Amino acid sequence: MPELPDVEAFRRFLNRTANRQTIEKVTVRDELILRGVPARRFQAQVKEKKFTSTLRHGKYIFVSLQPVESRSARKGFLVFHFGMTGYLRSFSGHEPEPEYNRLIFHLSNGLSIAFNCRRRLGSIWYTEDREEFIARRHLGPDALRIDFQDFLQLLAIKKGGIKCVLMDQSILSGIGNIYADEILFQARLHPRTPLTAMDASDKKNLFEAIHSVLHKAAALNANPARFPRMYLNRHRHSRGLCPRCQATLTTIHACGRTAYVCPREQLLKH
DNA sequence: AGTACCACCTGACGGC
DNA sequence: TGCCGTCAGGTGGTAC
Repeated sequence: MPELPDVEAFRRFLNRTANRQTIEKVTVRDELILRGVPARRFQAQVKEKKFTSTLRHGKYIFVSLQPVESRSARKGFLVFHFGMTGYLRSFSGHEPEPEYNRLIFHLSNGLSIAFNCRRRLGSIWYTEDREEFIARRHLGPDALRIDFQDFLQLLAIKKGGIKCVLMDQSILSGIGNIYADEILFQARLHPRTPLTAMDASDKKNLFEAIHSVLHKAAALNANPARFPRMYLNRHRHSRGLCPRCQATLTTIHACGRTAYVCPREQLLKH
């Protein structure tokens, strides 16, 4: 699930439920999510700190943490990455808990925030230097915060197939397989189109598709049921039809992932 | 440099 | 019913 629009929805969810709250206790059900950091150390790093603001960079969320009591405690950031199956839920402790809650933050308002991750590919970190974290993970600029001129500069240093470029988090941060397909469909570009074959209007269309698709999906809380009928996503399954021309969608492999394309409108340029 | 492939993980689904 | 292969919206490393 979690690409940029989904992660943006999680960020807003955190703002609604956890803003200004203090982390009173952290339950670590699955230490694997902490990627080598012992549960004790992680708990010590975040306990008795207050959620202040949130910032999303690509598919990552950074939550600012402020120490509440101790003068010696440091400011820092909780970092969430959701892998393929991660999401956040709040609960108050009375209802039965869902399966696969890997980590639970117990807050001062009585709510608990669970990091649920069936496939355990998601991660949670604590860092005191957000920019260093972003640099160390080689994350490019956020896909929704880049302007057209900078976007053209990024494309200028690459040569490969466009879908690979869109999904490369070190170039542009936030786009995964599903939204790459949607963006390329809206821009009427074949996933394997080499950057060298794209003219100025292709690049303009692509930039506009990135913005319109990601903005729209985020505004709809990344809920595909609410996506426009003209979106590929609603038809992205075997035997699905192109919502514009009704051709049967085909699948190809590009950049190691399955891509859905309209065989009539997304033609390969060389 | 660009792409494919595997590993990390777990579960769903279809075929036999 | 049960077993098996395949696939799934994440990333990172390696190998052509």
